This record gives sequence, structure tokens and C-alpha cells, in this order.
Amino acid sequence: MDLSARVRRRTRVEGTQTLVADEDAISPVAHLPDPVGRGPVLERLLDHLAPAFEGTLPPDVYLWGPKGAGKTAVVTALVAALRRELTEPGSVIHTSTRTETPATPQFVYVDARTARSPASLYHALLSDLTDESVPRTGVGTDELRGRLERALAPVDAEAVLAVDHVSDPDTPDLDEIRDHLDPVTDTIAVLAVGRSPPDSLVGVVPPDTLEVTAYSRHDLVDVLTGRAAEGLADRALPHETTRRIADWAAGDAHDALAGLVGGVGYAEARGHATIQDEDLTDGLAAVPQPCQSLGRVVALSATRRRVLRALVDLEEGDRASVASATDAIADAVDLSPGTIRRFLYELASSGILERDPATEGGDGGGRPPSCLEPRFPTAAFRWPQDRQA
DNA sequence: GATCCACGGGAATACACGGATG
DNA sequence: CATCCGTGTATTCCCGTGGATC
Repeated sequence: MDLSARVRRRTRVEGTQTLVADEDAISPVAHLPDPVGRGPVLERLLDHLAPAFEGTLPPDVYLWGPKGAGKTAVVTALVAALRRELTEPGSVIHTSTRTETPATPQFVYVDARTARSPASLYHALLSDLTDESVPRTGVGTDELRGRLERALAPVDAEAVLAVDHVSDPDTPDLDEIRDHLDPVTDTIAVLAVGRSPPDSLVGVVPPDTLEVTAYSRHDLVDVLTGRAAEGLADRALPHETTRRIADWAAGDAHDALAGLVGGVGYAEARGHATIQDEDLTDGLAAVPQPCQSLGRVVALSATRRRVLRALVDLEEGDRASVASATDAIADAVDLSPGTIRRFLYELASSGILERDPATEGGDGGGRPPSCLEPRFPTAAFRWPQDRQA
């Protein structure tokens, strides 16, 4: 538990029993510095990265497994730890004074969801590799590429780049990433993280692959217990409830936490001091099956999130067609109907929404409309926003 | 002035259906 | 009966424009 979480817990006003101690600690999009139950995966990754500790670049590797198996948790925790341990203070690359070169490669974590274009990938890399501030606009992609080459030009200035969420519906695949990195290909090793099995990857597959399997029921209970210990009031999550979530989630920690957060949201709204059966029932119901990860939604632009929020708040009747949803959302969001409609189709084609052929045929000819259904955890999406307000 | 990116808007295409045509 | 056609919607695709930033 980090210090601020400890402080928050201790400073809770005596007597006013609050259910939630630390919102982030139970969030499906946040990760703990020390992931639970993934020790063997960490060990295998460390084995693979061993050459880096001797100052040489390890081969590329592809870490893959199903959603909610803890891939991101493991990789973010690992990169953070390695940066802490291996990077001596002040050993980041100073592009002005290049005399001191780190003996071991730098470790960088990039989420492909937010680094889709070459420009944003270079931006993410440069921000972590150098101590300079990197402009987002106003300077061309070629210029950024040049800066990256210069940053990795000195002898022994190498980097291990962890790229998360490759080959998602709307993220670049590994080949594209490698293309973007072409100018510095010899000085960067890629640790790619994704869901697709290696044999279904397009293009060149890394020489090594590591598979992560879903959490066992036992480990998932531990994950939930650990999160609840940090994020919720004591005894707010009865053990029975924890087991119920774990059974329901079938090894998917994302869905489990999304369901938990949903349940917490309902419990809070109803003034319950603990999560009751009805709260959890409603919370789990707000996690569609199958479910897109909340991380994808959070990574969307603010305008798209606003459209999604308005959609989630609509009456069911208004979601019966893209046209009616567009009209209703246009009343709530300051965007043109054309843009809202385009967003809705876009979100549907990437799987965040689903378009169901409307139950009733369109009245009077024409192609029948389709009903829009969220495919992401709606309660977990809404809850932090409503809590702010 | 250059750059990246997201919004806006509209053209082009796909689809469903009923009715006409061979 | 199979196919084509016209009409009305739904859906996809594309590109110009402008804001924010350097």
C-alpha cells in the first residue's frame, strides 16, 4: 500500500463509515506496484530480460494471453521496478552532455492505445528516454524521429521498449510498430504485449513468446481480496461476496474488478456500509459478456467518452436506432449530429458498442436500423465520474 | 509558418424491401 | 420463378478545415 493510501485510510473521519477508502485501488484500469499471483510470469520475463542486466540487448519477445490475465499489471510493475533499480539517478540520456552512457538499457513502457501514430510513439519514447520536454505539435514527425535516433546514437545507449496492447482492434500491430522503429531498430528491443496467439500475428513474430494464462479461481480471490484491503473499508467486502465475484468472472481479473466497482457504486448510492447481494447482482449485470476492457474506453478521446457517457444515460428506447441515439445525444453533447453519428459507427466497428439488428422492422421500407448496446462495463465507467460530481 | 490531430460535412456505397419484368 | 429496379435508410469513406502548439 502506498503512503497516500495509508494516509487516506487513517484520516477517515471516525464514525462516518465510508465504504470506499481508495477509488484507484479497486479500479480495473489501475494496477498495483506488486501484482498478486503472477510471480511465475514475472520470473520468466526476468529470465528473458537477463541479458539486459549484463548490458546487452535481449531478443524481442511477445507476451500474450487473454484479457484480464494480468499482462499489463505484470509489465507495468516490472518496467517500473527495473527503471527504479537499474537506472541510477541522473543516468537518463542527456542529449546535450552525452559523456555518461548508462551501462544497461533503458526500460520504457508505452501503451499502443495512446501511441498509435509514429508521432505519438516517438513522443512517448523521447519523453521517457530523455530529460527534455518533447513537444506534441508544431514539430514534424521527421524531426522527432531524428531526435530519437540521436538519443539512441551513443554507444551502449539502448532501450527495451514494452509496447502494450498491440493488435487491438484500434491499435497498430507489431509489424507497424517495428516499422516505425526502423531507424533505431538495432538499439531497441521490443517486449510486445497482446492477446492474439503468436500464430495469428501478422508479419514477423518475435523469436520468443511467453504465454500468460487466465487467473485460477484461487488467485482471482487473492487479487480481489488484496484490492479490497487497499480500496475498501474493513469488512466491506464479505468473503462470500468475493467468492461469488471470482466464480462469475471465470479467471478474468478485469471483469471481476469491473463487477466489484459496479457493486460498490450501487452500494454507495444506496447508502450501504457493505456490498450486499443486490448491489453485486446489479454490479455484475453492468458488465456485459463478453466485455471490452474499460482501459480501451478510458483511452478514447474526451469527446468520444462524452458521447459514450450520454449514450449510457439514454433511455433504452433512444438506443433503438443509431439515428435516434444520435438525436438524443446531440441534446446532451456539444457536437454536431454528423460527428456523433460517425463516432457511434466508429465505436461499434471497434467493438466498444454493438449494433444489434433492431427487433422490429423499420416502419416503412428502407434498411432496418440497429440497436446500440454498450460492450464495456457501464457502471464502472460511470462511477468515478459521478463520484467527482 | 509548420505541425498534428480531431471535428464537420458530405459523397459514395450497402442493404432491405416491394413491385415490375423477363 | 428468378432477376432487376426504384426507393428509402443505414453505413462507410474521405478530405477540408481549424484549434492548439511550437
